[in-house]
Amino acid sequence: MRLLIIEDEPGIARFLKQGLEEEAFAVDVAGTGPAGLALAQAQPYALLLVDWMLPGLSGLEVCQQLRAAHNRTPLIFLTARDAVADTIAGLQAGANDYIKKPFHFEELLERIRVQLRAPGPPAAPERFQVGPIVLDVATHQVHKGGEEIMLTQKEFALLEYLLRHKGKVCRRQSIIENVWDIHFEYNTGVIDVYMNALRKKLKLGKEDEYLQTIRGIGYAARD
Amino acid sequence: MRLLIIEDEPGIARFLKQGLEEEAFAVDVAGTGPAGLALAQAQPYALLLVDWMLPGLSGLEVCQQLRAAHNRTPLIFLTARDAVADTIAGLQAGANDYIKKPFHFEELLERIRVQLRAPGPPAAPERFQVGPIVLDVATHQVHKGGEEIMLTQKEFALLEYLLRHKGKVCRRQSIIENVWDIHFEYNTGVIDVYMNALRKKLKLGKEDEYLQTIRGIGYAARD
DNA sequence: GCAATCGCTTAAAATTGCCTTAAGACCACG
DNA sequence: CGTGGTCTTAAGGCAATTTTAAGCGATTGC
Repeated sequence: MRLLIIEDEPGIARFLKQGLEEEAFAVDVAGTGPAGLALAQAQPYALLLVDWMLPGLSGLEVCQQLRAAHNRTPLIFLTARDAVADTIAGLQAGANDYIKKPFHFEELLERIRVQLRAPGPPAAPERFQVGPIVLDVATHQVHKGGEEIMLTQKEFALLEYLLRHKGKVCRRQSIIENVWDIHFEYNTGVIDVYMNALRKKLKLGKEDEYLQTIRGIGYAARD
Repeated sequence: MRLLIIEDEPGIARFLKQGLEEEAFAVDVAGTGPAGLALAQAQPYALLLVDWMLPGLSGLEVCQQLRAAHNRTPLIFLTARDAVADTIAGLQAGANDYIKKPFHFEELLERIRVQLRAPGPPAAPERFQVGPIVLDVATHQVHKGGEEIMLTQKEFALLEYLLRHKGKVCRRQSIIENVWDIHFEYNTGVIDVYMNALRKKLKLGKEDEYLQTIRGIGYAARD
């Protein structure tokens, strides 16, 4: 899921980007209206987060131009508290929702999810499972059987990635890019170290095949 | 007591929010039907105030969907229509009461109080516990064993937040937003200082695991 | 069967993030 | 206007996490 944030305040943009990436979104950021518009038209996004006040083009204008070009990407406005009256104009221009700053991050997430699942299938619970292993994204917990397993951030991220692609083979390259955010060259053995840690903590013996090694390719989570 | 207002007119929403907050309610506001529905399903509210006319989903549809999902939260409609037929439909859909706009704020308050004390939950005492630690929201007291522990406002709020989510991992982000009401960026060390104060006052040694640190994520209250 | 490659395991270095303390800012109260 | 308490900021020390590195065992291809 790729999102685009059009927001000129670097602090807020960074905050949003980081938070959303932790929720497994791929996030691009544009700092001005024209830059954002160009990006939004250049490639397909699942959703746009647009600040109301922007240098170059206002958020409203960005929205209008997109809709005029028959771009129907869901769009949520981020608007300052006292500008709420304006947002009616925004909704008329084809925005799907708006949220007042300051807002709770969870509320934003909730609204994003609403937009993303409206056209598609209903509510995906953020919970993954393979065999006796259950991973809960919201509370950042992992259980095997009834027992809770304490994992570090990276361990959790790696397991989450494998479980999100259960049944599929994850190539080392993809894992490094998505879990470690390393996009060029990979010659380290980090993945191996972490797979080892995961298997140890989850007490997976050689006969357990929930986390399989695909030699020469990568790894796969399988029931 | 947390209420949710689903109302698209910003002026009315602000008016209600402010008035109710002065009455010591915690108030969330959603501006559209879908956003409100999502919020209402995402967390438990003591009561919902729902406008009849909403963008996205009508108040009636929100109500129907909630009840269909076995959500029994008391719900009061705010309706501008004097057409009695509509409100009957609302009550049949599972609403608990309705009030016609314009209304006197005192009247609304009175109806809210009726709903909150009358039916379903007979005054559930707001009380949370982890191990030997008991927190009473109503009297603002905390005990460990039989001994009363004096906490400051923020200490209490932090402990309350953790206990309300007992068993779950609370991210620093969520804590900062919900306890401190700080949005965008949380690079302060306030949480650490307060966790330290809490543990000290509650005399939790290293071996006590009621308030655990989840490194890189946040904290969790656990039995 | 042998060499080469790949993955597993362990240990230690580098880094990050939390704990703790102290001091200043702020506020309510006398 | 001072006092006491609460809240926030900042910094050093320390411990857990993350990364790097290297030796060993297993698997593959010839």
